[in-house]
Formats: sequence, structure tokens, C-alpha cells
Amino acid sequence: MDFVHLLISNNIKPSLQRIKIFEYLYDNREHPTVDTIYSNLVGDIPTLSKTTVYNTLKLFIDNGITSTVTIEDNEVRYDAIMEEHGHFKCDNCGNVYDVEIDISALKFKEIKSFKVEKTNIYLKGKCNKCLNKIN
Amino acid sequence: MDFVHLLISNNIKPSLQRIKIFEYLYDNREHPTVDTIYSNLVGDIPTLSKTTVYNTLKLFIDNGITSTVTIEDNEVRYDAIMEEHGHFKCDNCGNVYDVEIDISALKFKEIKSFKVEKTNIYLKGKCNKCLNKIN
DNA sequence: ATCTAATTTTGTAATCGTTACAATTTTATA
DNA sequence: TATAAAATTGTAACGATTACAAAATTAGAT
Ligand SMILES: [Mn+2]
Ligand SMILES: [Mn+2]
Ligand SMILES: [Zn+2]
Ligand SMILES: [Zn+2]
Repeated sequence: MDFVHLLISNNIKPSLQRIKIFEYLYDNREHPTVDTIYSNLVGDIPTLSKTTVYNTLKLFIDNGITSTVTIEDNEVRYDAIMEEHGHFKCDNCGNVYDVEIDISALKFKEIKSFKVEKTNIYLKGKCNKCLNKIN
Repeated sequence: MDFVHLLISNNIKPSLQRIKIFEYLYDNREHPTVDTIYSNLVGDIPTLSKTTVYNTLKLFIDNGITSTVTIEDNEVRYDAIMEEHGHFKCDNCGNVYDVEIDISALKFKEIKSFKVEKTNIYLKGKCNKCLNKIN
């Protein structure tokens, strides 16, 4: 995966920080928080500032190569996958997984009252790993 | 609507503050924030504290008569409707509306990997009021 | 290669929503 | 009425995010 050219083709100058942050997001599909990203990169880039992580993610979002995943009130997660998809969060381990959902199947009553531009779906429950551990 | 008995039957002592806060939430289907609730009630109850609004909503949630609606990273909204339903948020006016969605129609690939306990759906776009104003 | 301007990164301080906590007030019980 | 329990309140603490200005890096012109 050529992150440098992905950034360039989205009008983002490929600084070291930007490359590493996008690379992390793309390779780690756990929907990490700012803190997770920072903690995992600061070893690589010792001068890294958390502000840069915030700034960079905002830049990515503004340029359409990253989105936020809001499930819990108190944690903002980030996602490099821009294709429409849903999420599943396990109550037990807290992990957030991608799920493929066919949103075209969704019908709702008030469809005539709104111009819908985006449909968000997230599920909550227990992942199989946790279910097996508990039992 | 008899809010006093609704609270009692859910093991919540019906203090003035609790009654008023639940009444507000039940009557105003806008999915208000803590600040909105506080601002609209402090005229009625001049001694009201924002902490009480926080505490009371937490109590309601713990006792299953209120839920949170998380759409935006930075605003927590509250809902007295506990039946499963979806939401629509207008980008333009910011209002959040209820929508009836048949979630049984939803199919997703990873259904065998997770035990799903709750399905959340929210839509974003423009409401008709805003569309008419803009055009 | 060198100078200069523009961009990016960084660290610190400010902000804001929420929570912790202790004091006060209200309510229930004897 | 006296006492204990519960609820409310105000203030302080907290943590995530943002604002901002200084420092460092990069790009462009000479
Ligand atoms: Mn995802
Ligand atoms: Mn609702
Ligand atoms: Zn799990
Ligand atoms: Zn609108």
C-alpha cells in the first residue's frame, strides 16, 4: 500500500507524521482513539505531539480519507475505511469490529420527510471470543 | 400522563426535580441535552442545579426509563422513548427526529461471530423544513 | 548553496462538558 | 420533635479537545 501517493492524491503533503498516522489507521482496523494512535507511534517518532495527531486526523477527515466512529459518549474512534459499513462493539472487551451491512434493505416510515445523505448503523453485544471465555 | 406513578413503578422517588425533568423529556421529543433541560427548567425551579440534572438522568438511565442518543462526538442527548427506534439528524438545523425503522430487515455477514443485543441506527441529511427554506 | 517565506509540528494554556465530593436541605421514621 | 436517611446543591477536580504562539522543517527564489 503506497501511503505517500494516497496522501498526495488527496491534496495532503506526505510528512513523516502524516504517513505514519495514516499507515497506523489503515493497518490497525481496531478503530483506535487518538491516545491509542499516539501511544503506538511515539516510540517510532519520539518528538510526536498529541496535538499533531489531533490536527492530522482532522486534516484526513476534511480531505475525505478518514471518518470518525461514534458509539460511546466518551470515546471518539477513527477509521480509514471510507466505504459504507457498520460496526459492532463488544460490551465485554470493548473492541469495535467492522460489519458488512446491506443498508439498502432499510425501510423507514418518514422517508418522505427527510433527505437522507448518510446511514449509520452500529450493533452492540458480545463477541464470540468473550462468549467462549465467559462460558 | 401520570409521571409520579411512572417514577414510583420504576423504583424512583418522585421528587419535584425528578418529576419535572422526566416530564420535560417526555413532552419534548427533540432529544435535548443536559444544558437544554437545565435552561428550560431553571425558571420553574430556581434552585435547580445542573448537577441534579446529570444525577437524575443517570438515575433514569440506570432504572431503564431513559436512554442516551449519541450521534455527534460532542453532544449527548437524552430520550424518554425506550421502544426501539432510529433517529434522523438534520445537518442544517441540527434537530434530531425519531424515525420508525424495521430493524428486522437488517442482514449482515458476520452475524455468526457476534451475539447482538442492541441495534442502533441513525440517519443524517437535510430535513424538509430546511430543504424548503434553502430553495 | 543560501536566503526567505510558507508550512508543519510542537508544547502549553485555555476551554468545556462531566464527575467527585462535601455541605446543605429536604424527607421519612420513630 | 428529634434523628437518620435521602436528595439536592455548589464548588472543585478531571479529562478530552482546541487555541495559540513559538520552533522546526520544507519549498521556492536567487
Ligand atoms: Mn470501520
Ligand atoms: Mn428518539
Ligand atoms: Zn469481546
Ligand atoms: Zn433541518
